[in-house]
Amino acid sequence: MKRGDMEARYNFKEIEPKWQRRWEADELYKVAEDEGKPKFYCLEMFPYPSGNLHMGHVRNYSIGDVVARYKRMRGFNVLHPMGWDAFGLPAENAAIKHGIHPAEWTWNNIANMRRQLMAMGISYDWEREIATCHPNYYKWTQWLFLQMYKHGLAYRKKAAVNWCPSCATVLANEQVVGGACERCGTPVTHRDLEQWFFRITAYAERLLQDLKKLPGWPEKVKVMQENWIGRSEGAEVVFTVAGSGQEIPVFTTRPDTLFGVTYMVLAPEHPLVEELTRGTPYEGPVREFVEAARHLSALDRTATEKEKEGLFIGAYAVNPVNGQKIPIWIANYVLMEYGTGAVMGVPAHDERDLAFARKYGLPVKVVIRPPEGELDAATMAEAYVEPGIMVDSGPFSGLPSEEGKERIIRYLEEKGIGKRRVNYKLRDWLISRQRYWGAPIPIIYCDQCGTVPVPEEDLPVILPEGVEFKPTGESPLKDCPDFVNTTCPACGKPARRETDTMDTFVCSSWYFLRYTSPHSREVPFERDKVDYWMNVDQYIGGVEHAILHLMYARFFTKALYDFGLVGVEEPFQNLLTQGMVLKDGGKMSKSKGNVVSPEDIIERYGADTARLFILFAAPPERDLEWSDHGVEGCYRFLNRVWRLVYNYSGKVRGVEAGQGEIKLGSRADRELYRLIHATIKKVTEDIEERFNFNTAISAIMEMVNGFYHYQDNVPEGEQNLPLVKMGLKNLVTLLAPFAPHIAEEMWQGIGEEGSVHLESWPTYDPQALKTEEVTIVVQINGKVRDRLQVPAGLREEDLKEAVLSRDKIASLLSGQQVLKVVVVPDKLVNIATRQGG
RNA sequence: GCGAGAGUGGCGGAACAGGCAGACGCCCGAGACUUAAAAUCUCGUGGACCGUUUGGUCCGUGCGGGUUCGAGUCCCGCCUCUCGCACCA
Repeated sequence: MKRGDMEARYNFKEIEPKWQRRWEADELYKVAEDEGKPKFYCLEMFPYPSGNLHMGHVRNYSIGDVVARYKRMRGFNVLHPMGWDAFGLPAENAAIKHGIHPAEWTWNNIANMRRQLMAMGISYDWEREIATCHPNYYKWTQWLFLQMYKHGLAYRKKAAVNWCPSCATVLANEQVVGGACERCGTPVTHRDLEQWFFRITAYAERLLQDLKKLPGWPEKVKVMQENWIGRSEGAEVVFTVAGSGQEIPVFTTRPDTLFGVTYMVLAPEHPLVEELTRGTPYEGPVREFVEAARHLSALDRTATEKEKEGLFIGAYAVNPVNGQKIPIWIANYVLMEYGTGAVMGVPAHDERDLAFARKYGLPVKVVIRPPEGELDAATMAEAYVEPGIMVDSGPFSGLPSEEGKERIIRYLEEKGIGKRRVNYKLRDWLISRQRYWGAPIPIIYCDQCGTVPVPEEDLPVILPEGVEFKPTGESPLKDCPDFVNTTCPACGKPARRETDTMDTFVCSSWYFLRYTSPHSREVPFERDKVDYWMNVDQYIGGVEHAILHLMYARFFTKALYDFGLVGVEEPFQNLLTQGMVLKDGGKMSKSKGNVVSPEDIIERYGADTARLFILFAAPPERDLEWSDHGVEGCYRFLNRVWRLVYNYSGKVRGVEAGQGEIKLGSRADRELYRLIHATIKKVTEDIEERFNFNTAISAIMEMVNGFYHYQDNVPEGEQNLPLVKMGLKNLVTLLAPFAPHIAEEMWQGIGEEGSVHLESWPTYDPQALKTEEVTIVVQINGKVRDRLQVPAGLREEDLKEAVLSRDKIASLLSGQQVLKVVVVPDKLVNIATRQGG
């Protein structure tokens, strides 16, 4: 049974692979720079090649493909690439567990996932595919590291790393869950090692400020980054140790409370702690306290309401503004990494300080009083943290505290005992990983010359293949003499290579640039190409990367801008964070046994159905509840579209669908015509303005329903074939970004040439949307009481007249006094009444 | 605790600018086709009530107030859930 080229039955198993092959052979999605067209860079976060696509990927890439295909049809030159975030821990775990080499494991996974992605029919330019574990890629990751080093943005210092005593290995931050080892649950401790860092803190202010330049980002993500950067304004005040005069700078956001300081607290790790207690009776207990704090610090972080523990260390500090002597304590809640590692205690005006002071019987001194009322230091149960009037503060007494802040800062600067300071929570980015499966850090250590960067012409520093994976706690590269032993590029003497590899987030911080010239052997990316394509017009991915990946990529882009390598300061113009795919109200998980495999769905219903369902079930930003019945419904819908097109395919082949000059004889014709144009409008706006693919698809469903209505109710001889043809063309075109294979097949089925994906996106005729008649709702006191049909555009007075003259309304109004009549033309009339009159 | 978002039928979700609440889909029900079933098609489907039918009345968007001719939508006060941050001086 054939009609034209179309089979009676929708056979996705045949048509999907067929069109995928055709697209590839025709290089339909291959793209090059073209100054004649506006460009559009559409990017989805590239996946870690875990081995199999999951529903989150399907969602991510289906959303991206709608955008890419739509923009292409709108005449944009669209870059839509895909690649692999291919370095990382699971590859090594697989090596330890199954004895398979990480490289082999990774490349196998990539091959499988590429096959799965291709089966989804996503419109990628596969010639631009990249994998971060390929030497041609990580050569440039290393090169970029060297640029960072050259510009002083990469440096080495001693730092604590996460250490699992049971596995005897170093852990990445992502492997520490709730202060314990992800694999064995043993509490994680810290070890001090020499580590490489990127100086992201140098960009803290710009990373914060430039968030304002990103109106196309979700507010949520920007707020998360803002919190992460954690800017706070205040002052650094230099206290001195009583007697010795050693300086202890503290950071405070409340310089106005400086006269209320009654004690000082140092972080247990503060270098002065040992110095001040050495040889005193306090030495022993303090050391014990410090040891305990260090030990606990990993778990400490996650404890919700940790009791504040402190200890007096036997020394005193001098408050520089009033010369007062105050005791120095150490406490577990003071962090060495933030500020200066020392805090001034103002119990009257800080919640924590008050709790601490009350617990240890430290004095409380009020220096800010509320605009009305007094505070009693002895009895106050809550710290007064609001602004107020300064009291008991020497020359500053009587000032409003906000003004006092400024005045005290100026005073500190004049006297040289402090200065204005802005502080950030953001820390430098530790990029060293004591791991094998990553890009080697291109550094050589020479006994004579010290730390020497690998010369650029020697890149890449190849990751050697023959290594053993033992849980020694050090990079497996350490046991690979051929790798470690080298000669110093500066003096030629024997030297050792750095054996740590880079955090995988380094690799993913610049991959969007590489896509613009993925095969270049001379440079990481060609300047003219990167200038043509950047920045990414639409970036799409999970919100779990809201901070790390997105912040690092922004940092890289800014640094590369400063190095003169790129012309943009922000990588991603617009960001869409998609919600999770849930099942039974929760995450799909192996332990629950409710994982739905994309491959199974594609096998049973085809890629078009899978894509359609996942786009239809919820708007992209919201979480999506997976429903097998829902998938079934989408499959039914595609079959329904297929049958409609099939029924007409023989009749409309060869019929010209001249958009403008279609004769609309009957009312049914006019209704269908209107429906077609209303659908074009709705679908266009839903995609363009709001990414509401769910409502766009429901509009297409309504169009199909309307089409069936026409088919079933207009006698065959009276059906307007040019109109039908025009409608079917539009229907197929509108469906193309969502269900690309079936659209292509139907396009051919109605006798059209070429690929539907090369067609222009349809435009609607605003005239067509105007109806001749409109339904007016009549309300009395806000309740719907009647409806009437009137010609569209009826004037207010006429409409009012028409409504009030209706028998039904008149009878409803009898015995009522009309207070007011509100008329909304073409929509509604509301009559406000009162009993009686 | 702080910040962000969300609460609408049996379910997923619509309602874009304050104007017919529940589009579209699922589930469920009835009918058509069929020897039968599946598939498909058509119709119905928020709740309560009234009416012999056409139809009609009342209630209804987490809760309580308010503004308005009119509130899912705006304002005030609460409740619940999700996510993120959480001793940051």
